[in-house]
Amino acid sequence: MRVSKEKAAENRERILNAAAALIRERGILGAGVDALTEAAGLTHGSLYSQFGSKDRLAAEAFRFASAKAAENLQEARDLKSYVALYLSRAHRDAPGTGCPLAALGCEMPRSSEAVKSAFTDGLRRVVHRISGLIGMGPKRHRDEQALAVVAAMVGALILSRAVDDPDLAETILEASRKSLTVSLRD
Amino acid sequence: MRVSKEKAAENRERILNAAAALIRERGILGAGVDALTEAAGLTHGSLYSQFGSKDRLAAEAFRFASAKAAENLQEARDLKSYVALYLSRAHRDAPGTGCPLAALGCEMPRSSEAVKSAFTDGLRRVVHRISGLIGMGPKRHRDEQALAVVAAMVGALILSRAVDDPDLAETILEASRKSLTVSLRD
DNA sequence: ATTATCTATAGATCTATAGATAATGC
DNA sequence: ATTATCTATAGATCTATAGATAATGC
Repeated sequence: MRVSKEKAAENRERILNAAAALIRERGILGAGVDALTEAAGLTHGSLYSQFGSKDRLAAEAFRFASAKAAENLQEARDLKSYVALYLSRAHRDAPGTGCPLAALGCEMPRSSEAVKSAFTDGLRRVVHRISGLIGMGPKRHRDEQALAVVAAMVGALILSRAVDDPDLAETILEASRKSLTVSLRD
Repeated sequence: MRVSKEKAAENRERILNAAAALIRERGILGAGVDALTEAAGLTHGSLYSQFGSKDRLAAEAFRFASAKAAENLQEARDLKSYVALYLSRAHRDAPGTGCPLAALGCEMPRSSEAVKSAFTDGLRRVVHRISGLIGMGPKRHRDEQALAVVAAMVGALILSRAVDDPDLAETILEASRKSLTVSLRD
């Protein structure tokens, strides 16, 4: 059952889209080839004609997720509102559309070079964005501060998603929001 | 082939010990029943007689890992040296004996209640320790600060392990060490 | 003729259970 | 008699490949 070029391109996009959500929700290891393609309304064979392997899809899906997540945070005009958006309940409760660094960070040491490369590029992108929002001081210094800010935000989001006590989960977000906005006011 | 009570207890301890390292290195999903028991010199059947299920072993192994990791950081006498130890290259390069929060945080949303409960207890333990090292101010305020510090450290360790560029990995640790010791000097 | 997709299946690996084994501990 | 461990195996699931299918695009 061959399909038109346009339809094939659309199918590819649908797999990518579904995969970007699924790997963030279940992890790369936890998202099987069957689930990835079924979520796009295709059978698992189509993954191999479109991407060649699960790993190549995972790497592309990670980049796709990075781009989309960056878009979602574009509206932030200053560091404080960026942090507020990133460390919001809404972001925490929607890992499938949220920051892939927080969703998949722990899996990276066991991931392929292609996936790790996508991760590293994604991190650099976020650091660049935050660095621009810091505004003051020499670039080198801003980049370093930005790195620490990103690490703090990623850690807080991961912990807030991980604990089984909703009150504690809330306190984690709040404490990190406070800590970040206080330490960066100067 | 039955075995003495003492030998059985020792076998249990060996599985627990091996599992605590393996799940931190490969993730809970990535550490199979075969690998877990083989690392202890037994066949996979022994896991079921000792723990009943892989998940119950995982929860116990997580608690075991928390206790051991806390011991490794006991020598820190002040916040600065605690942060220096936690955000050291040695810690980053030894996930199998390091902080289980950083090794397994991203897996928690997909883990069982028993494992999440072990994780939450582990986090509370670290927060309590850090809070004690902060020293100044009312307990509530110190606990909040401690939560933010732990989140920042966990995030930095995860990111430093995740990126494919050793220089960037180094800069992440350094930037977060600086940021934490500066913001907590007052 | 080319090719995107599906179907069937290979081969590996996963968790778990049942029953045999053999030594302990009563 | 009890029980910790092993062996064999069930049944599910995993990634990947081969070959068939059928419509596109030349």
